[in-house]
Amino acid sequence: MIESLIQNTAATGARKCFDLDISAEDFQIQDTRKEFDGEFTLVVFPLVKLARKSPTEIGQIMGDFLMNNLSEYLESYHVVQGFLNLKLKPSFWHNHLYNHALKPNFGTAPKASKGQMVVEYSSPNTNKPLHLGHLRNNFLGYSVAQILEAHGHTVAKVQIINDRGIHICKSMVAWKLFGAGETPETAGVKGDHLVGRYYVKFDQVYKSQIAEAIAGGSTQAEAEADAPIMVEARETLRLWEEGDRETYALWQRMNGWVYRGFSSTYQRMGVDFEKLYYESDTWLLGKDIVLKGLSDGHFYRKEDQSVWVDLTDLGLDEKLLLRKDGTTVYMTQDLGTAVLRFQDYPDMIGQVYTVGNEQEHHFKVLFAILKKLGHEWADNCMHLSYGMVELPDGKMKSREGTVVDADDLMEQMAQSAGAITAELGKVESLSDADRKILFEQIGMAALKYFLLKVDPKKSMLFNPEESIDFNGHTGPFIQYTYARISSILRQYGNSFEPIAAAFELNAWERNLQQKLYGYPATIALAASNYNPALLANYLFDLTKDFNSFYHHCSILQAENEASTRYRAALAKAVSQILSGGMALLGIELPERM
RNA sequence: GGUCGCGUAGCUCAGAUGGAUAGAGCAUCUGCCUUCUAAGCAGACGGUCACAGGUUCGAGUCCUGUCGCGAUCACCA
Repeated sequence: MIESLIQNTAATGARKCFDLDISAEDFQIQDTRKEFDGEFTLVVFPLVKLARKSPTEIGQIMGDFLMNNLSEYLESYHVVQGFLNLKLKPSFWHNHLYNHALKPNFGTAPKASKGQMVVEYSSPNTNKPLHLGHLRNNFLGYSVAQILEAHGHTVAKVQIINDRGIHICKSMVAWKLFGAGETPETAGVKGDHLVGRYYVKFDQVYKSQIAEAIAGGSTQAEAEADAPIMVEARETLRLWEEGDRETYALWQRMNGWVYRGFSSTYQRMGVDFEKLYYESDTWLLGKDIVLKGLSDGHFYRKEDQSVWVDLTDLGLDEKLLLRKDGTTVYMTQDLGTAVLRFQDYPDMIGQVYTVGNEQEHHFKVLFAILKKLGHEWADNCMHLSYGMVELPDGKMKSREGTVVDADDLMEQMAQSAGAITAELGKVESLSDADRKILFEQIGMAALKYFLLKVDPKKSMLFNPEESIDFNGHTGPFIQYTYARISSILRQYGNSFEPIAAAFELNAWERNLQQKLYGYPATIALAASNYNPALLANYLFDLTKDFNSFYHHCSILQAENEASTRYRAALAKAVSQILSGGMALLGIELPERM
């Protein structure tokens, strides 16, 4: 790393020139701003007070020292106020390009060098299809898993499917009452959508029964509790928990429809899972853990026999773990699945839970309890918390019908991609099949990039019209640039091997080199912050820089053969980073578009 | 009420570890297709970084307070 070399030399310089003992890390190196000459900048302000000299004077002295001691790398330096701008020799950049940036795995850490992580994402309920919020969840979770892997972790992608509980019973009841034996095949709809319809139907009937009862003199609470359809749903849940054959069979049948529907949605999203957990298998697991924790003295029992954990010493409150009748709650189940994952992945050093930010408190408590129980990996557990996706006219609410369905949206994106592409008249030469693939790639890129470019923790606005815009800061812009580079490389083939002739690098070439240099650091940063948006924004910047370069430094107009090859090599390196980086976001790049 | 998060251009968003004149995209306006893809490039316009204090060579960034928005503080999942 050239930065640490500069830092170390600067520390030596401070000692020799000013008799100051400053550690290398205290010297700040940053990228030189575009308007100045150079690639790296050493900030010398911190020395001003200690050395009692002017910033410019110190800059000169340090600049001279660095030039003398790093003559192999440095071409020149310029002092601007307290900033020492360093310009590196073309040979440094040549070396970086050919020996690092062009290597296939540039930017990624060696495989399995950092330990096993488990990344949970998606984790839907089985009573309705996936919506826009799930898209953000899935893209985030998938991307973080990819980024962690690139950073050297072994990663298992998992999800827990909430396949039991009152919600699915509601769909079951409505189907029994109003479905007349309808199946996805007879209805001609995806299974998850069909089950979702009955969930909506349940809610409609439930509401009208409540209204009716209130009109008949009941209170709101009575009406809600006594609505016949709700009574039946609760009875269905009771039967399910008892293991009633008929109820269980219907539950399996309807969940089966949903899973087939989900599976095609996931496939189109481009996400996958190593292992699926089902709540119906795991919801009782936590109980033993809690009882063990109770006998070990981590928890306590109240008079009514309910079991609690006291986390007031951590600034959290007391939390119920087992009801007085011994049944489990949400927290108990999550404890169970967390420990189960550890059994499934014994080398696990941590888990990532991709769950909305409304559950931040829940996960704080969960991790605190796991820690209390002595699980070391609890320290490496991370709630990948993300904000709501809001619509221009407010939040999505399933009951008010303002949800954006995932399947519909993906289809709409592909359609728009086709329409816009056709308008541009770009792909007349492609076959229908290739065109279909291309539109899908472009539409999905637009959607994924739109959802990933925003900092996960922030709530974001989804504007259906803007998301279909393929101009500007979008996925298709990056795809377009990649396709353009591919076209260049088709012409220049592999003629980018270096020629040992020295030539000056122009400002655009240096700028691009500097950007390439930052790629590994970007992946590392994105991995340690669990934040694909950092990578997304980097890739966009790189794309812009390349386009600028493309227009100003045409390969055709290069001064000599060495320069031509060098530029082709730069293009090659950019294309590798774009395809590698976008793959970490789950976005495909077409060779032509 | 307690806790956590957010507040940056008309709109959507970047601004890690405090650094140079706060950056992009969209929208509006001006130029550029005879050279490797114009889904592009170059430029103009647009800012009291919610507000007020503080810390220091330097604050959008750190600290304190105020205001606004959101989430959470369930024997729901």
